[in-house]
Amino acid sequence: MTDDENTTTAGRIAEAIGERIISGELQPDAPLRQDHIAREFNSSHVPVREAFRQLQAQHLVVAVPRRGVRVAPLNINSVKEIAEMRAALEVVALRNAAPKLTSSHLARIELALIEGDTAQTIQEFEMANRAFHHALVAPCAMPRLLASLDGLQLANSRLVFAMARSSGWRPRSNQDHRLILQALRARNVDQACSLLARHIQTIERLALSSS
Amino acid sequence: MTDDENTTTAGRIAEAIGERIISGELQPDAPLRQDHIAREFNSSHVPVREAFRQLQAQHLVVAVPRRGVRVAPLNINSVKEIAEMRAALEVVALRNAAPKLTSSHLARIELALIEGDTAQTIQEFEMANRAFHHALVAPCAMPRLLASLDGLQLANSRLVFAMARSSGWRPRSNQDHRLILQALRARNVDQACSLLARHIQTIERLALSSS
DNA sequence: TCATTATAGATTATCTATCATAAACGGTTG
DNA sequence: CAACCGTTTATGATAGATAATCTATAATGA
Repeated sequence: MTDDENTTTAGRIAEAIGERIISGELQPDAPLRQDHIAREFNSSHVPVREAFRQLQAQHLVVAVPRRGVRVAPLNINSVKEIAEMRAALEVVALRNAAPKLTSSHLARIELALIEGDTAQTIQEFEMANRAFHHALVAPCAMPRLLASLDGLQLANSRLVFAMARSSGWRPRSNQDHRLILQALRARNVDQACSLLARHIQTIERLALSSS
Repeated sequence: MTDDENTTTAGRIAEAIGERIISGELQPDAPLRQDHIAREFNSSHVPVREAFRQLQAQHLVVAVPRRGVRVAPLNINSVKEIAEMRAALEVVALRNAAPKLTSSHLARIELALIEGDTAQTIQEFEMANRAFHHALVAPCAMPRLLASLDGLQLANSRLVFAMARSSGWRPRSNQDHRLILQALRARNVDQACSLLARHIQTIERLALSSS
């Protein structure tokens, strides 16, 4: 999904722990003890510490010196923050990606859309959702922007899973997605951008109202 | 400047190396050997590796497994990318900060403006520039957004120092800053936001035309 | 008595030192 | 050009030291 092979031990550990945090298997504020994790992954504490730094940069854990690392807390304000950041950045990315969109890109976007339609579990739906938004902006070829958006998408997924767990809330956004694809096919970039911004803000509003 | 005391060895190393990269003392693509750095800071290689991960997250170095770490390259495309990201995110931050701006906030913004006027070296000017933009958005109280903007400001400073070094280019933006402060004093948030966005894009255009 | 403080022991993070392994680089030679 | 070899280097393991934190118990004072 992400991209790199993660040939290094620290990278593998960071990915595994990160998935647990996003899925909700690791609860907010849960302490992460480096020696336990090292034992679990048959490694020493050195790669674990490196993995912690990586997760810290993704805002998935918080570290306080001499007191170790905990799963980052989940507060309601971050829903709004992440939505606003995503709305602003995805529009920039889409505006830069749109002129470079080929028919094969459009096909990939539509594929993610269909996968969202046929998704049975919320995990499958969220994976398709990530794939859609990623395919939408990937052609912009702005690596730093794409990395930021990947991080925001992961944080967003974490919030979605947490809300699904606590209140059975389930996002429905494929109709929005379909309209965005339609606007792009019609080469109407302005409309696609405004639909995208509205779409992301709508998700935020739904999430906040259901809490 | 940043905020934390950096009581940990890895944090100190990351900060020191980061400053060298931003100032241009460490050239793009220069290899960073962990054992050399460990000797320099009287530490072992373990904290150095943690510092590398932190710098990697800031996009100041690139790491390829089994081949170590190098100073991140400086390419002309990243000027545009960083400017577009900053313009989009700073506007979001300012819009959220504006309603919370007190007179003491405004005084702090003006202080940074004056420091920019009296700056003698480009280092002083850039420090005042960072202080201005930071003071402008800090009251928004969105930690993730502020962290992103800090990273983008650092990347921007690195570009400024590199261009000052290669072509004697020197940014002049205090007039823009003054107009933004004026609009905020008049409680004209929309105008302040549009001035800010235009300001950041103008810097990008100047930079690209002088290269 | 009850609440607060002090203290001792266990746990844990942080870092050092040394070693082992493997990959990459540089040169030489077939 | 390609195969080989030694050096350098990244990566990780292991053992141990230090210091900070936590916990539980004991002591003190109101």
